[in-house]
Amino acid sequence: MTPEDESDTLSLGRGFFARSVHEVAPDLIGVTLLFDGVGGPIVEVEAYDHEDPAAHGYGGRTERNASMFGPPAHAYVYRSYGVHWCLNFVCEEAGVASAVLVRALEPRHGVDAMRARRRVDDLRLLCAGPGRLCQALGITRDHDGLPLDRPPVELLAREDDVEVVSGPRVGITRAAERPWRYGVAGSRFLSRPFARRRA
DNA sequence: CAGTGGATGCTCT
DNA sequence: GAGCATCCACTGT
Repeated sequence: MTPEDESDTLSLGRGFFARSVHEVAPDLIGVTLLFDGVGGPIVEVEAYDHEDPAAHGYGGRTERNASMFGPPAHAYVYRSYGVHWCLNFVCEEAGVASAVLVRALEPRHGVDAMRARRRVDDLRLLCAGPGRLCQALGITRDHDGLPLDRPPVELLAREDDVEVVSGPRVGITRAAERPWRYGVAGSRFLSRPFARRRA
């Protein structure tokens, strides 16, 4: 209903990430992530701040987590359980190790490429989980430290309002009670559902 | 469905 | 050597 006085696909600037992870994480829900044109709207993320015992940067800078200590608006990619890659967006400022883990998105662009990489047909399982998402988008260690405001990465501001819910993070043992997992309520493309409120 | 356990590579209380 | 910000296959109801 609005005139076309603004771009439909405003790209997020670096300033978007120069904020607290606790602001950035919910704001990322509904943002379209494309890697070489392949991706879709983000439906699930988790926040890890610099004082968080569950965060990789908590114990100080190491070779693996160096990107987390770098400037914001860059990728931090690490290997999980020796098998999978996981993608984070670095936030705040250089020297402060905080990041948002991208856990799931709705496959919408380049679905054929995703299916070929994953060797899975079910749309729901293509990007439902951090390891699956990276496999579908072709993200590996090679992309650790990559800037997020330039190709091959595209981040497009969300066009529609979404209902963002939060809950405990997945797969961690330390500080597991902190409700820093955010997602689209009721999305079919989550790695796992959010606990429903009591009826 | 739920629960369990293996694969696999890297980091470091 | 332990411990992972995971995924999948397999078991048993």
